[in-house]
Amino acid sequence: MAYDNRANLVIHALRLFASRGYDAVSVQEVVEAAGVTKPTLYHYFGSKRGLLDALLAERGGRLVQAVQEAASYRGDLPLTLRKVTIAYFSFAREQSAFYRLLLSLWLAPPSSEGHQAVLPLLQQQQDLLEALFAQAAKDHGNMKGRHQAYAATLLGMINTYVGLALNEHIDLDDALLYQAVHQFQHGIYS
Amino acid sequence: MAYDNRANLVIHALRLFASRGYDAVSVQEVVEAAGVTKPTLYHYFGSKRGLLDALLAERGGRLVQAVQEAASYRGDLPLTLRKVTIAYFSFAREQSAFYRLLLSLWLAPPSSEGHQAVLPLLQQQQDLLEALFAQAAKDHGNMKGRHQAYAATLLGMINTYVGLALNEHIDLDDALLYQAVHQFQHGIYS
DNA sequence: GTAGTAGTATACCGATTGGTATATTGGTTG
DNA sequence: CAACCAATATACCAATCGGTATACTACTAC
Repeated sequence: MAYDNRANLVIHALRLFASRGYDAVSVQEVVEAAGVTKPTLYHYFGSKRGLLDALLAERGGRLVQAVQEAASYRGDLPLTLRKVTIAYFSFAREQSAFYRLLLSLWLAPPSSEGHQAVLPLLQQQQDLLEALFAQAAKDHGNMKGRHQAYAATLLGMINTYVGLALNEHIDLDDALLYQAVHQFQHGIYS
Repeated sequence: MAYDNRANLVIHALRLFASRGYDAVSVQEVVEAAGVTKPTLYHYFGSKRGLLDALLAERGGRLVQAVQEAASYRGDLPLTLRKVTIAYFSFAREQSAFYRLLLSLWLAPPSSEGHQAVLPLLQQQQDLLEALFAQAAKDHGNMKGRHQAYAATLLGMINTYVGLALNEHIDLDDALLYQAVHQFQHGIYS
């Protein structure tokens, strides 16, 4: 298959959604960018929303996998937090357009279609991080019963830094990585 | 004036934009919610974008004013940071719908209409906070030349916590306020 | 009183929206 | 070869989009 129309649609949809927003991009634009016609898109995805869902599931799956690998707790929480943050930062660097889309959907109005679509992906990340903190709480008694807040806060902090980096306010370098993890732990242990 | 159609339009536009997103809400919906017809809206605001601009200028002006009052530096940086953060938190609590809209536009794709519209308001906040850190740098030599990054990071941290609070992951209480300011300073001074 | 103006409604505009009915193609399977 | 099916295009749909031309009303200024 020299041309994979389905994959092409996803690629161009991602580019367009990330640069102008899901609502502002029309189905027509997507199919024109991908060099196909509408019935092709509706054959694969069923609807505009279906296209977004498929996009988030495919690309988001890679993110979840990377986080899952990084988040396996083996008794060293600072190390694990560093690995998780590294996973996010490097994913955001490699898939900056996708991460931009994720951020825009993350803070989109809760009853917007875009936010609804991203909810499952958010929940997966939240679950992974909650499990990490629940495990770690066995070794750090004072963390008990705060998994949810810790997970949300860590994800929030990471997303903030990635957002700032995407808008070129800061650089996702090692110094920032150190500062971020350090800062987060400082909030936890105290 | 028993009925102020202009003010009513702003109120209902804010509610709708904040709950479903600027792009997803039609002009027709706004005028129906406000109980008027389209020419009335176009009389006051000229365009859908003009309505958003006016909304952001009016409500955003109050935020900027509150931040400006809180951000006057008089030699005590921790105190000023606490006051600024308090200003944001209480504004977000009082105007939660508006702040929700702000956040969605903040991380919206850079070339989306919504993000363009919110840029001036973001710049005003950035300028205020940069000025604060520039002043403070006179007393804290090691802060020199990082105003921009400090301002962006502080705003990012505040917005993260407000975002988490709006999605009911955490509470914008005094404990969080203390932790947030403490955490941010820990990142600065080290 | 009359001229002007801000505010508002009715009725309309062309363009675009997300989505589809129908037909054709080309490969796979029996 | 025949039947089937996934994949694709042409051409179309009603509905909605942001925006406006026109006219009427009510108030203000002179």
